[in-house]
Amino acid sequence: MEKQTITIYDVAREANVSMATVSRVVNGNTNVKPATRKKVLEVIDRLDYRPNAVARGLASKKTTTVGVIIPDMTNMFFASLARGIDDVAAMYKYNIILANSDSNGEREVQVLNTLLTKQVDGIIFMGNEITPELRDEFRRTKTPIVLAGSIDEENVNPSVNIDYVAAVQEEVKNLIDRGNKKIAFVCGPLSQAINSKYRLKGYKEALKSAGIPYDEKLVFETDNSYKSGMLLQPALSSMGVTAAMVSDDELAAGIMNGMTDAGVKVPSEFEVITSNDTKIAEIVRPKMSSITQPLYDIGAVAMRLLTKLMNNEEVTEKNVLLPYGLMKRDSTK
Amino acid sequence: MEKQTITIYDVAREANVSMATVSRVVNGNTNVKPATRKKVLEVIDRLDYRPNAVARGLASKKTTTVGVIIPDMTNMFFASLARGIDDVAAMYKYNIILANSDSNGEREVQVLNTLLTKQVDGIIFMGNEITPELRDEFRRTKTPIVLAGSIDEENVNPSVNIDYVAAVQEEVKNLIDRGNKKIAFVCGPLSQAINSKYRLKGYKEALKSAGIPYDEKLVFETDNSYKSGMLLQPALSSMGVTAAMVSDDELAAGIMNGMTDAGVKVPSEFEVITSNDTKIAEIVRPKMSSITQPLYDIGAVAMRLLTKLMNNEEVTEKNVLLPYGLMKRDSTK
DNA sequence: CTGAAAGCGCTAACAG
DNA sequence: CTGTTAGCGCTTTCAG
Repeated sequence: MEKQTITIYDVAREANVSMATVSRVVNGNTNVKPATRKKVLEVIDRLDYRPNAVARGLASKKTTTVGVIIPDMTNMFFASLARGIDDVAAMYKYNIILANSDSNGEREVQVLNTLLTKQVDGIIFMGNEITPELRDEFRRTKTPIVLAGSIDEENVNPSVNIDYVAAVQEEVKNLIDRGNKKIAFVCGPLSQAINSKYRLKGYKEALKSAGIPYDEKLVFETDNSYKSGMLLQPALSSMGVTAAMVSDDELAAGIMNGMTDAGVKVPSEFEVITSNDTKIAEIVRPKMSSITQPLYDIGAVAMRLLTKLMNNEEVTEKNVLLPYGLMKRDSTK
Repeated sequence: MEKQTITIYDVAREANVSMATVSRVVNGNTNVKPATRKKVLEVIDRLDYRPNAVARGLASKKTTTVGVIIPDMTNMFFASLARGIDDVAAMYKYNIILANSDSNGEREVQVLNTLLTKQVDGIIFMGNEITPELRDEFRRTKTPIVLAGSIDEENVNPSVNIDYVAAVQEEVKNLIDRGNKKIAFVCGPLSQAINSKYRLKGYKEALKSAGIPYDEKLVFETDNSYKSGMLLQPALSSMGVTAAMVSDDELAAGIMNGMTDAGVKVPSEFEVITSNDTKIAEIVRPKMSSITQPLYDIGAVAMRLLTKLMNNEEVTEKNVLLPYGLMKRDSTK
């Protein structure tokens, strides 16, 4: 009644060879006489033998699975990266264990540890922030870890990103060049380096170059949700801003819809630029202008990088910056 | 230089007990004297011992990981289900191996097999269609499989869904009651049972009850993409339809934007109802009326069901239908 | 309550 | 080119 697992031993017996030989043909080792290989293959087929990856993992110390820590797979931005990760992983015969962390530091540490316990060959981390505790854990393990679309201030781990500072700076400069004097900067938690140390920096530099004084009151810190964006309209309007640089597409969509609902015309009275160029930017009306990021590629390149690390290959470029772009749509003049 | 893995054996030696005892305390077995437990726990802590899940999996034949096959994690509908799956999985100490299939039958079979190879304890399948080959594979394995938000015409596997027929029927009836005579039915491939055997059936039944003859020309088969929706406007307009029942949110958003761009007023001249109530329905303007599905819950319940199956618990309801709703927004009168 | 011992199914030297 | 032999790190009877 029990699952009658057939093992490498059964195949060996039926084929009159040793386990080692079966193992060799299963693993594509070339040192097997064609005739023997054929015979073994036949038996494998006849018995419908399937290697047990767990046993293999124990013996070889390789599981061909990588862990992927993601804040929320329901967030288009991260989902897009993850898709790139999975595709490249599949290409290299890896599977991914996907774990949502909700950007919760404790949960991230916990997830990391269970991933390590499961002996993943490598890990890709996506997150808005790397807590000191998490960084400690990163340092403790020998398992390669690469960051995808995520900032580590201390830059110890390999990573794949775009140049957030330059991208924001460029967009804000354009806003200024079109005559905007009061430009809001709306972003997620400033506790996250990507917002405070990168995007905000780009914003400030653009202002500085244009000789516009930085006004803290034009910085709106919120969470990256649609609803928060919707609720921001009164605050934005009361400050008299004529444009906003926003760190997240859902947030930006909320802001835009909130303004529109309040009778503010986009883009003639209010311009908005978003940052991630997910599907949402194109679906809303007016379509949103955005920094374009090669989302899929960020994930794909990160996974590719990880394969090299897992393979102990030489890696020349540890912190990859992929090119970004600026997509002009209908939410800007 | 090598990773100095410390094993259960090291702990046993340091604590002056046997491996068996260490194993017991690690696994929370109650038959251990408190003093012994304490001593072992101390050593575990001091040595920073972490059980190797692979070895454990080999010995116990349980991996505490489940496989999740998903068409595309970048699709909000499936991503939402998957989120529910992962949360419940985490609750029960499982991890998920997530694999994208692109709804490709061959790929699905292949993925299923590598999942089985990895000895997952169970599988959740999401897909628009179950090919005969895939169904064969399902039948061959003893590993429990449950379908989430996915139709199997032959109903052999446990599943969690909503009543698509009734939901569509109800929405179309409302459309008819508001005076619409020519109602388009727009969906993904009719080769998929969920479209042809369920949704379309609901559409037909609603027409029938109202005494409206079924017109094949009002059925538009496409893929579930935003772009396809955008391109449908001329065809829709030329047929003189005043409303559409759509099977997917991105598709519906495309249709709505396409109509709007062509100068057709929604909802006064054209009503549209979508089916999945993802974030997109709320973000577009006008907001789309939709069948509401408890997306997260479908995944969550499916995973919960799977835990029971993996545990050999009695399952009374094999094919679960969760309640759906109708959300009136601004794309309908 | 605890220990000894036998595997789980496979890989990886090492011989030959 | 192929077989032998150890394990990989842990769980699980079976005794005691």
